[in-house]
Amino acid sequence: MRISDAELEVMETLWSSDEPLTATDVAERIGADRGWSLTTVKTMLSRLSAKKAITYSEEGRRYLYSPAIARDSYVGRESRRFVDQLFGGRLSPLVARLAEEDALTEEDIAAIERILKELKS
Amino acid sequence: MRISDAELEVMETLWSSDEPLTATDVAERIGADRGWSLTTVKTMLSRLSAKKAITYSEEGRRYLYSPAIARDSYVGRESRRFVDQLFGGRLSPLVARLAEEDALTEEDIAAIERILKELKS
DNA sequence: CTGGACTGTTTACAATCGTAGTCATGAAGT
DNA sequence: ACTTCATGACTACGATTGTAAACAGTCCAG
Repeated sequence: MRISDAELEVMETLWSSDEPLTATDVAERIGADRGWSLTTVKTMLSRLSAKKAITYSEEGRRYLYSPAIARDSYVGRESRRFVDQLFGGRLSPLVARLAEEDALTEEDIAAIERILKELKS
Repeated sequence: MRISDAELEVMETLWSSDEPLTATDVAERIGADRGWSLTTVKTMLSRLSAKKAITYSEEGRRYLYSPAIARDSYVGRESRRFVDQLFGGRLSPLVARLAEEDALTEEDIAAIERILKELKS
């Protein structure tokens, strides 16, 4: 279902690795900046597992975790939910809002235009 | 700080009214579709009040609630947070994702292009 | 004046979240 | 064989969330 902020951090770690990771692996990659204890990471992995967001295969003593859902599809769902919730399903008001706050860089704008151009063909 | 989903519902009601509303007013406008009891609405109003997201003026017995933050600024903050969290602060990947899911209508696309064109001038 | 009707306040309670300690168990070194 | 270390499982605990009942004070209708 819903993945919490802290859980998302773990998901990102798993998504960014092409190989399954052990709890310790994840902790090493995250713990650095987040300052989480190994146990905290394990809790996240358990909860994500319970939510079917990740799977694991047992390798002897330990588990090798990997994402059960693709980042793209998760991000797609959340994006849809976000624009539905705050912008009535339309993306343009979001663009307008960010534009007004100067949150768009030149490259970003150019990239968006390319995507839209592509779309219309 | 953070406004929860249920609380947001109440905020939307207040934002959409040009006049301050009483708890009962809000309940009437929301209760319909959400099926909330009056007490639930009151709880939301209290919590939002504690979070300084709304204010009230006492009108005799009851309170007249109004938003303490503008929708635009709230939506701006959340949007920034969202693209930061899932797209590294760039909007184009979000556009790409929604485009891939056919979540963009013709008008929406046209509107976005207008906004971007405006931006470059 | 007395009993509703209304209003905000307090309390409740299960679920989720962030963060982490403890425990049991098995592996591995000595 | 015994100690040590690593690992998943269980437990903890305060904060937030969703949802709401109970309560206390006040105002209006008899």
